[in-house]
Amino acid sequence: MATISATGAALVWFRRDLRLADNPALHAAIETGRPLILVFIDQRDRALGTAPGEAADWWLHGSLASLARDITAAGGRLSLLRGDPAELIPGLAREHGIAEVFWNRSGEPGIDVRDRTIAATLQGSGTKPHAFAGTTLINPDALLTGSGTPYKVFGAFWRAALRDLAPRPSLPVPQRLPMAATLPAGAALEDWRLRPANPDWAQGFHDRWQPGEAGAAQRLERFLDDALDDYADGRDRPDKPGTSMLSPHLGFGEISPRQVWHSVQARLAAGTGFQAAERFLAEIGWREFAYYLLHHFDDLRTANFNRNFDHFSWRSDADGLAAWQAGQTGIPMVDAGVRQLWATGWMHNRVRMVCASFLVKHLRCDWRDGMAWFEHTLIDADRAVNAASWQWVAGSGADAAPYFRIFNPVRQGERFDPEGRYVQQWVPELARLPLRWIHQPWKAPAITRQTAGLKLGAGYPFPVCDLAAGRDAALAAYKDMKTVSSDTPPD
DNA sequence: GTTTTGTTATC
DNA sequence: ATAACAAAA
Repeated sequence: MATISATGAALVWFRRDLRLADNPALHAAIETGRPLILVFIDQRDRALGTAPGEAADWWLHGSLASLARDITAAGGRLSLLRGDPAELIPGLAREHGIAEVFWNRSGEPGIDVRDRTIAATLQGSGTKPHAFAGTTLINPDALLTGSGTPYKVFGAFWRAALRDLAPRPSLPVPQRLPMAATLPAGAALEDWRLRPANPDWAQGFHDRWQPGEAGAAQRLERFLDDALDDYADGRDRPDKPGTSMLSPHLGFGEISPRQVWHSVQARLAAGTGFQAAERFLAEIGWREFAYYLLHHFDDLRTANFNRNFDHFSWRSDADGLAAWQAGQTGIPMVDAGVRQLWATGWMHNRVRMVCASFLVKHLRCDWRDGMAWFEHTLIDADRAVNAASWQWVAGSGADAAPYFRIFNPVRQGERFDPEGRYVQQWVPELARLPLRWIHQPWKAPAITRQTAGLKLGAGYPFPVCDLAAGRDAALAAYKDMKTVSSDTPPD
């Protein structure tokens, strides 16, 4: 048994937990009374899938800048390192005489496994590792059905979770960060070039988002003040600021689900309607469910949760996929969503469902292609949530929408963008079209289109697929799949 | 977290 | 002719 140096430093390894408040690893490190070394390691491991998309990189830059500022204000310093943590962390431990290493678990099985080997290496060389929960509220191993199996239905899962969910109070922001005398020589954030320069396609991101802990807190307060009371309806309206827009902040750990939980409880105590709060917390619940599923089914990102879908006849439609990715499908709600994604790095949740359904059902493209694209373009790309959500829409997932629940993007537009303002904002080609036709421009009389300055096929595309035909083909493919899979014994 | 279709009720 | 509803997909 190796001995632990009483004089050594405590290393805090920041990952997707870029916050000072309610940070269990940081808190525990400070409690030791040891001098601190604070590092962030940028890992671009393709195999582990930890290389962020370009939009997420834009966010990472801002989040790290914010964290570094906050750390400096508390008398500390954040060292930015790049490389393989499995080598860097033990190396740092040796070079800097580090006694203990602290981090918060990721909640992603692949990363957690990797981290356990790092912990073992550290242990073997006399450095004590400490890993904490924090990414989620729920310990996935402690929540099982009566028969000891993982929940597969969200309602049952969340009900069971809520029965004894009593998150302890959030941890305070440390006032001072006493640093070790010698710190790792880190990179300058600017040198990592995480943000696009030329052309700066992220121009539209800057005035919409404030990455970092302060921005996260502000976003939450604004949501609770302005939108929570009407959340049950407002959340479905992409033309209005009805959702929390916390996803990128949660994804980078600038705010913890526990902080969100307690903030909502405080509003409940102050008179916020129970139904609205419950509805919002259920969205936190869906995030929990995604991590829970990925924990128990670690091929959730690559394989159909429902193996019957292994027999589904996905089309390899490169043109359709490209049109979808470009926001040029000719279906206004779909194109508006994708263009919002391009311009802001984010898409409204209702529209995510519409876009995903269109890709997976009308175009019958494989959900994994859609998932990959979202991870490349979303600032909130969360690997657990993305996998669970795409499988949900595709019908292959746990507690998924039945496959035959096929969103009609025209009807969705009429219901949730009833004044056409969302489409007008993101598809300006259609802005002058009367409301009656804005969600289905191909049906507008020629004279109306002409008056609105719209040339289908020139200014704005014809639909890449006929909605009724696409729907019927999807249902037929689903029927085929069921026939085939009932003939095929499960393996 | 849906849509479509068929049936019945109501103008 | 159309709204309202249930059932099927």
